[in-house]
Amino acid sequence: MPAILMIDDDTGLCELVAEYLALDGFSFDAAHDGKAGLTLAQQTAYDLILLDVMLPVMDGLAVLKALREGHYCPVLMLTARGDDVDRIVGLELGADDYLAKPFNPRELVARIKAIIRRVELTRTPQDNSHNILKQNGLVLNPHNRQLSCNGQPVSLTATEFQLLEMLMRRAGELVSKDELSREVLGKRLQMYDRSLDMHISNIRKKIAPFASDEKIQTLRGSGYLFVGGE
Amino acid sequence: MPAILMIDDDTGLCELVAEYLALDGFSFDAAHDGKAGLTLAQQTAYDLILLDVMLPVMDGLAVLKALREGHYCPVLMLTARGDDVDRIVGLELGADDYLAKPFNPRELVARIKAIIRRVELTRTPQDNSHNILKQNGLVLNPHNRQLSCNGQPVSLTATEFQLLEMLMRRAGELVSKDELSREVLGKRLQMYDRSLDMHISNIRKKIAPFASDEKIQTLRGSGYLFVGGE
DNA sequence: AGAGCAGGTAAAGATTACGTAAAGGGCTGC
DNA sequence: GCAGCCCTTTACGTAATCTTTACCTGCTCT
Repeated sequence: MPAILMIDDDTGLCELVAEYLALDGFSFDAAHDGKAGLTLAQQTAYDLILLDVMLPVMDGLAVLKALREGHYCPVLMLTARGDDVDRIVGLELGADDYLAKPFNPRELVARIKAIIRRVELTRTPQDNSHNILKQNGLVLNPHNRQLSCNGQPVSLTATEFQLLEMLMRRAGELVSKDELSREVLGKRLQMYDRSLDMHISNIRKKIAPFASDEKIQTLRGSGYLFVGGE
Repeated sequence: MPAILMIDDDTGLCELVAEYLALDGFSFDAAHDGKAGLTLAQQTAYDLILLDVMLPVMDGLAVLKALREGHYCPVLMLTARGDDVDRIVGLELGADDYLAKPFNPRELVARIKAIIRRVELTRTPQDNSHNILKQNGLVLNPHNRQLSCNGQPVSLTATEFQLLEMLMRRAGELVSKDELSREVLGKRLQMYDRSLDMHISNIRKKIAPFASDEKIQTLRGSGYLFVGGE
C-alpha cells in the first residue's frame, strides 16, 4: 500500500485524486500550501509526492528544491497546461514526471503507478527472479548465462543459450526456424543452411546426459517447440 | 555515458534527437521499425528506450508488450498529441513515461534525465562510496581506492579499480563488455577495441599471485562475470 | 514401394573473440 | 624536456565457436 502525498491548494482536486487513489489501495495525505507540504514530506516516508507548481506560502519549485537537499522521494509535478519552461525547470530540478492540468485522473494514476513500479523494479536488484526460466527440469538464468538440468550445470555457448532461451520463453509454442535464425543468428534462413540444426543438435547433446526425456521437439517442416512441463 | 535507443520511423526526428542527446554525452542508436527496434533492444543493454507508438511492421504497444516479457529497461513512449487512450494503455503496459508529439527537445532530454536519475538513485542506496565490498577473498574499499587479495595489498590504477568495482558490485551476474566500456571507459565498445580486454588482463595479472582461483570469468561473446563466493 | 525432402549429426573448415606482449601517445610533475 | 605512469592501439597466437559439407535416416506423398 504505497503512500502518496499531494501538495496542492485546490482542495476539491485533492479530494478527487484521493478517491481515485483509494480505489487502487493507495494511502493518501494532502497539504494545501508549500510550507506545510514540505514539512510533511520531510517527516514521513512517502512513496511519491504530487506537487503543484502554483502554491501559496512557498511555490512548488522551491519546495522541490528544498526537498532535493536530502530527500529523494519521487516527485510528480502538476501545473497549468502548456507552461514549457516550468515543466523543464521542474524536471531539471529533480522532478520525476510532470503532468499538465487539467488532467485525466486515470492518466495521473497510471503515471503514479509507472513511477512506483520503476522504483520497485530497480530497488531490488536481485529480484531478477522473474527472469529465471524454469521449465521441465531445466533452469535457465539469463543474468549469469547459466543453465542447469536437473540440478547439474550445463555450459552453453552464447548462441546456444539464446536459442534455448527463446524456445523456453515460448514453451509449448511452435517457433519457426526462420524466426530463430533471424532472431539469434541475425540472418535469414537460407535454402541449405544447416547451422541452426547444428546448434539445436548441440544443445540436445549437452542436455541429454542429465535429462530423461526430449526437451526440444522437432515439428517437421515448421520449426521447433520446447516441451513445457510443471 | 548512458545509451539510448530510439524506435521511430521519422528519421529526421531521430537525427534531431540524436544531436540533442550527443550534447549531453549520451550514446544513441535508432531503429525505424518496431521489429528491428525490438531486436536491438533485446541485444543491447540500453539505459532507456524512446518508443513511438505509430510504427511500421510492429506497432509501439506491441513492442512494449514484447519487451516487458523479460526486459525491464525504462521506456518513454512518444505519440501524436492528445491520444489519451494510447497514453494510458502505454503506461499501464509498463511504460515509464509518455510525451506527446510534437515535443520540445529540451523537455525530452529533461524527461530522459529524470528517468535515468531515478533509476540510478534507487539502484544504489546512497552509501555506495563508503561501502566496502568483500567477495571471494578480495576486499575492495572504494573510499580509499584500495584492494587486498587474501590480505595482501594489490595496487590498481583508477580504471582497473572501477572495472573491478563494477564487477564485484554485481558479483555472480553477467556484465556485458559494452556496459563496462560505457560506464568505465566512457565510450562505446567498438569493433576492434581491445582496451577493455587489456584492463581485465592486467587486473587478473595483478591478482593472480595471491589468489588460488580465477575471480573474473569470461563469458565468451557476452561479457565478464565476477565469481561470487561467501 | 520409391522418390524426394527435412532433419540429425560427425567431421572439416572458416571465423571470431579473447589473451597478452609490445609499442605508441598523452599527461603530469619535476 | 624528459621520466614515469597509464590508457590505448597494434599485432599475433590460439582456442572457442560457428558454418559448411557430406552422408544418413526416416517421414510424407503419390
